[in-house]
Amino acid sequence: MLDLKYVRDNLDQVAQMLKDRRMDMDLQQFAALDEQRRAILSQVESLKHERNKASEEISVLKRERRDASERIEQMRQVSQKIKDLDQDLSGIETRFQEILLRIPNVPHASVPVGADETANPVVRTWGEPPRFDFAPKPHWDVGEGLGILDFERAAKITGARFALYWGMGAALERALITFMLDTHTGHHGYTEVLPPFIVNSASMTGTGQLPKFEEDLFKLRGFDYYLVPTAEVPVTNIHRAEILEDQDLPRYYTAYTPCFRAEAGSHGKDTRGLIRQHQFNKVELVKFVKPETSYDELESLLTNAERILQELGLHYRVVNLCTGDLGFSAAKTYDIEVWLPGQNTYREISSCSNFEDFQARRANIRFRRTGGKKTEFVHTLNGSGLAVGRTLLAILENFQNADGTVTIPPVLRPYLGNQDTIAAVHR
RNA sequence: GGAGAGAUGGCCGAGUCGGCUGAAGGCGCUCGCCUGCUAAGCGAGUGUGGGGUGUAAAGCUCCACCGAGGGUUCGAAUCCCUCUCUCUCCGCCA
Repeated sequence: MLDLKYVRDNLDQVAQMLKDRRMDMDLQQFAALDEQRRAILSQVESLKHERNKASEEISVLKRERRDASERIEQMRQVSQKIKDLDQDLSGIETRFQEILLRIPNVPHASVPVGADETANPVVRTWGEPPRFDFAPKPHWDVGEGLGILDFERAAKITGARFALYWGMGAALERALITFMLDTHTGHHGYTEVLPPFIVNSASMTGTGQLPKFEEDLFKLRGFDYYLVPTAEVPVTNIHRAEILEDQDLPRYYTAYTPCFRAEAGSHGKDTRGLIRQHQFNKVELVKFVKPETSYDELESLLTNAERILQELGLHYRVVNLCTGDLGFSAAKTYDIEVWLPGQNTYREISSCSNFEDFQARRANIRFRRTGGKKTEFVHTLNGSGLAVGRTLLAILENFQNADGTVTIPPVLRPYLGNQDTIAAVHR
């Protein structure tokens, strides 16, 4: 959520921002409601002031055993008026908040203006694509050939866009989760947390999934509960409605969770393989920092995520998302895209964002500087470190051998009984 | 799932028959005084959000907030209803 005063005083800039993001919103209604809201507010507040004073008078009259019925009768009317105005106000307030909650974040100055992902500049590239003396297969062929990925049975158990992992497939997924968490806690200073995988609507609103993106979520029938679409939601909301102390910042958290996404509007896209699932595993990095450090913190968060790919030996590039591709809550986002030789393309494997105070304002996460009187909103950041399923498929595609086996990256071998290869097993 | 108890400021804790209670008292914290050091002592201060005023900060002023929402009333932390959460006992259970 943007600062109300900022929007009020910079309507033109906000309108331009919406244009840059290729969004269309009616800000006139916002301005009108804002004006109405303040007009009624000052009216109702002066009436309440009157009521408070009369209340004191009445109490004095009563104590002195004098007649207060005339004053009470007057106040009966004032009270009714207050009630009516309060009702008007809450109606306006609701509509006003609804609009404010649907205005996206303002992109940082370093974010290029552009229409879509084709306008995302490449920031850097790491490593080289592997060379093959045979035609590399897509991971679904590799995985099914090895008997470690089973999409048919997953469809039977649940439906489309779910996966069943067997044997070394399941073990590799688990090894990746542990390796990622160990790296972030052991080398990057993050504290591991294991949050609930189900959250309420207040948490979803805090990080920006609600109210705008309800159709992307799985909601539990009969509850105000949703399955988490990313660990960002429960982990960022750890500090919702809290005031942190200066020395509490920065805070770095890492969490493994499964992620559940309805993938509304993506029918026909990435229907094969592990790329786009309703359920996938992810290790997330979340930071709470002071405003003046948040862009440095974004760079280091990105570096932390990149290290996983570097240690695994996977070639990737980093892109800076342009205004048309930037997420709703983000001020700036870097995507890390891993090379997939089986599909001859780069695919997103991590998204690292600085939300500045956008989420903090929604979730009311503040801090107080030492000796300071005023509270300020923290800046929140998060990034995948990494998407586990996509990492697994990248390994299958990049380290496949001509005989159909897959070589296990050395850093993962200690987690897999020091095995160096995944060989085929009949299922 | 059944029965009961509770939710007040950073913490503990009081609020009688609804009426100067934003909220006693204590602890903590901040500043000042005192003091070989430490401790103790003395004095003052110590919530959040919003509106108005102010170039801004400060200040001044008004409104709201005693788990959340609604109701009764001239007036609610105090009465009523609904919900949420916490605790105790019983049952069930990974």
